[in-house]
Amino acid sequence: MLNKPPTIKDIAQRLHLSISTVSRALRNAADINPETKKIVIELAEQLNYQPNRLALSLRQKQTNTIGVIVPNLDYVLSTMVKGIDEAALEAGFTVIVCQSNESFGREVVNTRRMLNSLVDGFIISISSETKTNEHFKVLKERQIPFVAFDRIIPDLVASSVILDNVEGGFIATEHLIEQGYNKIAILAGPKSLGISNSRLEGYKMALKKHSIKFDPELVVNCDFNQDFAYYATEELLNSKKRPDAIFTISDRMAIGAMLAIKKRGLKMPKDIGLVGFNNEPSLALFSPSISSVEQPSFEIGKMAGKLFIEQFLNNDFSTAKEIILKPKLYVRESSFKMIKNKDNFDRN
Amino acid sequence: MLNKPPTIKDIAQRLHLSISTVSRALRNAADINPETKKIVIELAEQLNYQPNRLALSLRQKQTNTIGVIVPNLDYVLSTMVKGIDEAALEAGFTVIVCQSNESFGREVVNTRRMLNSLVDGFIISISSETKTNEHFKVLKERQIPFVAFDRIIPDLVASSVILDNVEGGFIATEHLIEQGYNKIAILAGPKSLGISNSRLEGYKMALKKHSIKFDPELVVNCDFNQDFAYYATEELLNSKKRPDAIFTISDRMAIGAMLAIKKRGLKMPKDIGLVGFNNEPSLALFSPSISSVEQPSFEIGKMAGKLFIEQFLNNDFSTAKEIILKPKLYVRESSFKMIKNKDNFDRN
DNA sequence: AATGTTACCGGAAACGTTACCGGTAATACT
DNA sequence: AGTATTACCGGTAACGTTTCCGGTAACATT
Repeated sequence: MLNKPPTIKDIAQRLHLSISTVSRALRNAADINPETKKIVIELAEQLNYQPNRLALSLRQKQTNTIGVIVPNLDYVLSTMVKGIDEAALEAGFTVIVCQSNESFGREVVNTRRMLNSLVDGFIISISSETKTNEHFKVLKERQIPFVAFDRIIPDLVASSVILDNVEGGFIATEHLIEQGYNKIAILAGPKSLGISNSRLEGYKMALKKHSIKFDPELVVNCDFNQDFAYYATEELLNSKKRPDAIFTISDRMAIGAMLAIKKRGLKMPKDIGLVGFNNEPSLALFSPSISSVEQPSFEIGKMAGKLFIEQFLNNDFSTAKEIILKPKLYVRESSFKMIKNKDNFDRN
Repeated sequence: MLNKPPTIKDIAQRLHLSISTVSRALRNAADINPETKKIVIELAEQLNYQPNRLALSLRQKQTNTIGVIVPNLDYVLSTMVKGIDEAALEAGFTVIVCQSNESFGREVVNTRRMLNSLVDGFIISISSETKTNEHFKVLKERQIPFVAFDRIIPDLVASSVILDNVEGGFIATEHLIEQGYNKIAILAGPKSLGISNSRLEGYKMALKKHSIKFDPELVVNCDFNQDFAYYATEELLNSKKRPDAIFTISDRMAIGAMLAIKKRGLKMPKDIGLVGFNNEPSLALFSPSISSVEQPSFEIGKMAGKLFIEQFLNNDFSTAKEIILKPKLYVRESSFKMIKNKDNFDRN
């Protein structure tokens, strides 16, 4: 028995009513006899009627769906997506998630695909390959609401929710300086990414504030990748300018660095300091436990969701609101030589 | 300038052709003059025409979209989703992901919502709260293809791709036995979940094979949760029947157990052995590094995707194929006292 | 009694697309 | 010359829904 899902038409036929009457009865519209309304609703429930969302969306040109495009689903991003989810749920939206897998091509394809009437708008964190913004300009032209989060879109004015990455780079670096380190290397991400540059900028600011000369040789641009970080660290440790501390702009990279440091037989924090970024839960459990800059991932996601919905409901696609949230440093064994600011110390 | 996306109609008007001709030209259909085809395609490209997927799906009652419902997006599941993604991409399908957040209610809502013509079928891993299968029976009745993966649906015959969880429990336990442990506790997950019971069963089998009496007091059913595991372990260590090894059916739980063990001042593997499940990357980096059972997550996802597509294309909703993949044990310091089977030892 | 008001309902268009059917002209075959 | 065949195209229904417009009773008002 092949049970085709019942339509409004089926209900109409069985009750000898017109389609439009049934339609009116089903949403709480005016112009309907309470009694007919009642029997329609009864039959609908009995048949387990569910409106066809395709037809609905096609008709009213709204899908009540937000397309979320992320480069991957690592710890930070999946937490952010949870935040988006929550905001969407509260507003009656559905979220559909696509991973670009850090590939520019798939990002473009996903955007285009969803754009073809599957979603009302987008919440996006771009891939690390993405250097142009052509595929997003279309959104602006067509007045489709979208919000950038986590990583913002280069050279495009758009609403966004991000971490204060400069601050993040700053507090990590300043912490290392205050702990007595002064040859601090930074494993920055790919040069094309804004977050890399912002964190690097914060790093520079901290150096400047403490009158430490910036040395380009202590900056390594490499992929967000544990292995890359491992080799980069090995190279740093072998170089003449051997750093006495390393700040990595992701935890994965911090782990790579840690492995290289351990292999080299160096001790943290005595011989070398280490601070990561993102504060993934496992960092606290390594030995030594690794300091890291935490971003309020869930909140960032939730804010992005709320911002999107606000923009959508107000039909306001022009003003670009930018929300910047603050990071928080968790100091742990890998960088803790002396108490200067014990409030930050993570006792867990 | 509000640029409404161009439709097939716009193209038809501008070229003084009929809608149907344009439609034929745009898909590679027969019955079309190559020249008209050419000019249509040219204009379409110029206008950046993209077919409206809503209308398309509504018409041909196909969405070319797979709905994936997962309880969360932790390491294992997000890897599995990547696998599904890949299989889908190869077959020209789009994947949309919804998290149920381990909530039965949201699982039901998500299923229903997507069912209303948004997807052609489902690939599902159920939430830990899910005890009934009513919301999935509908799928069977309506002949909607779906594949269960990771965690299967209770009391419902359906195609599925899962790990051999019995084997997983078995190899972990047997390994501990071979290492000389004989009072082995198991932190099993919630009783309602099949994977918990299967792994427990494997645990029992290993005990039986090695003539160790099964002791129900060494079985703790608790949530998939680091904190729960922490307290459960504390309790175990305080009890009279103090175990000399613990097998946890997830890595998160293993971490909780590790913390409790460390706090107690016990040393692994000397005083107590520990084996987790899932082989999350960070486990190798703890000290001691933690042994764990790995599941081929990506492959499980990819197989699930392929199975779905096969089922879909063959219109074969009746036969339920079951694919079971094998786990692999990674032995690390937390459980390695002597060399018995050094092939498994993870040198990383 | 004629008119106005109200309450309720049905018809039909519209959303964008495909699928089927039929038609016309040109060409090929007897 | 007459008939088949082919190549190409347009019209229209259909998918399931909402929405606008108009219509018809019943009732109230003048």
